Amino acid sequence: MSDILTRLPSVQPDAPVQAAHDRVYRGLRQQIMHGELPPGHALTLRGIGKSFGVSMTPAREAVRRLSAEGALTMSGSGRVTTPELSNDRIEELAQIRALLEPELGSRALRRAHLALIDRMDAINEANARAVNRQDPISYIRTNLEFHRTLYLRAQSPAILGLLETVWLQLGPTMRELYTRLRRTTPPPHHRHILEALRAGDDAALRLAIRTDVTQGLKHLQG
Amino acid sequence: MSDILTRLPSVQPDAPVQAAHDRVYRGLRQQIMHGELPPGHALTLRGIGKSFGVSMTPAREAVRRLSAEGALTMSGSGRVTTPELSNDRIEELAQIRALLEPELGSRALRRAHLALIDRMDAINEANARAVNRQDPISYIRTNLEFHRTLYLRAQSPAILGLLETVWLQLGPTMRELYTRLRRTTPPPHHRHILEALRAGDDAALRLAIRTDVTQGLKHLQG
DNA sequence: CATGGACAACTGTGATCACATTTACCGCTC
DNA sequence: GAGCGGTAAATGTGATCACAGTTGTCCATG
Repeated sequence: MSDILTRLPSVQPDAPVQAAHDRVYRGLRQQIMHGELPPGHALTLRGIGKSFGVSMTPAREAVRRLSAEGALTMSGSGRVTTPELSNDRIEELAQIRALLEPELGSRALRRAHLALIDRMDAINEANARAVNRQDPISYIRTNLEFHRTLYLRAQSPAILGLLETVWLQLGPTMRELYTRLRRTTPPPHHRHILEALRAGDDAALRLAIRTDVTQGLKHLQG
Repeated sequence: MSDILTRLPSVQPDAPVQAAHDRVYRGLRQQIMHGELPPGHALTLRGIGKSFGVSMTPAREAVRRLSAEGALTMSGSGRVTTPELSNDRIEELAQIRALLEPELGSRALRRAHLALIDRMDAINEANARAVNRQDPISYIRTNLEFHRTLYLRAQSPAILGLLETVWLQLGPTMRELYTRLRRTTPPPHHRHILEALRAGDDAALRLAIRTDVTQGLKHLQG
């Protein structure tokens, strides 16, 4: 069972023996997904190894795994950087989110209960505070947590896993966006999502999620 | 034997020397996606290395990359096998295909021309011959090639890349299916796809693709 | 014949090293 | 000051090795 969970690092009930390459993988993955690294940021195997206290070998495996997921880009000579996405690619990734996330939301709706909605509400408030604080990293983290909290209820690990690789690819770009244009208002459609959840309205939920996703990423293009 | 070949990579100036780990990755990936390996098939790093004429290091990187894409499963002790999918996971992967593939088809439709449709027709006939020959591997290969030929025209590498990881995960399972129940008729909806393409009918194309995908995978559950 | 345990072979992990290539830096020339 | 060349540092790659954990086998015991 833990073999499947390795693809969903957000869920780890048991922590038997964290292999070195797995520690490195998780650490880098979080940095990238939460937007702690700008696009085009260069990484080196020896540097990664040093910062995690391991040799090149586990660093290489973590990098290989992350680049397989699109979280890192490898140049022809093997140099590794965070991805700099073209407009076309951003549009594609937004389209994937727009296809997968309403489906996950719909699946979660049938299993959603009040405690879940309350938890999402709390995360959403933390998200609003991050906006006021002008803190891009906290903003991205709480925003993703808001969505993931809902989608976990869908009990669809394969779809969620695929979606998380999309989030990964967008991490550095989202950081750039949210540091460039300093937002002053929290994402407006989160409220619609919560309302649709409370009302148990499937169609409204799908629309709210889709709008939230596409609206948030529309500003990325330029 | 291979020592001499690997020691003279610069003799071929035009051909970019593909790294050893990449050769291994491509080789294994094709075996898995085309259904040459049954579900649960065990692989070892030393065995992979030996069969590709390299050491454990490139084999490990290729395996790491493939398991990151879901093409291989790693047990807690690091043992690596081809995945044995549960019914729930098959249903999820089918759903992902049903969401992504009609979108790719629709995007390709605007760019499709007659030569493309003729090529797909030829591939489809090869597919029918594979059915008559009772050749599961050729069947899977031509079936994927039929779809990929269309989707390549969508000019959407991110979506297609994600879709290919889904195909990868289904490879061994599809092999099992098509060897168990020996089909005698080619996939009926390929004809509908071709007709919709010729007519330029977007809605019909989306429906035909979605039906083809879900029909093909419906038999997998059991 | 079934069961259990000890031993040997096997397997993944991570460190280290040599090597080829790429990148960066510094000084020189025009 | 800008462009350029050459050397040194940095970097990825792949092989090899020691080690620990796992798996499989085979024989003794009941």
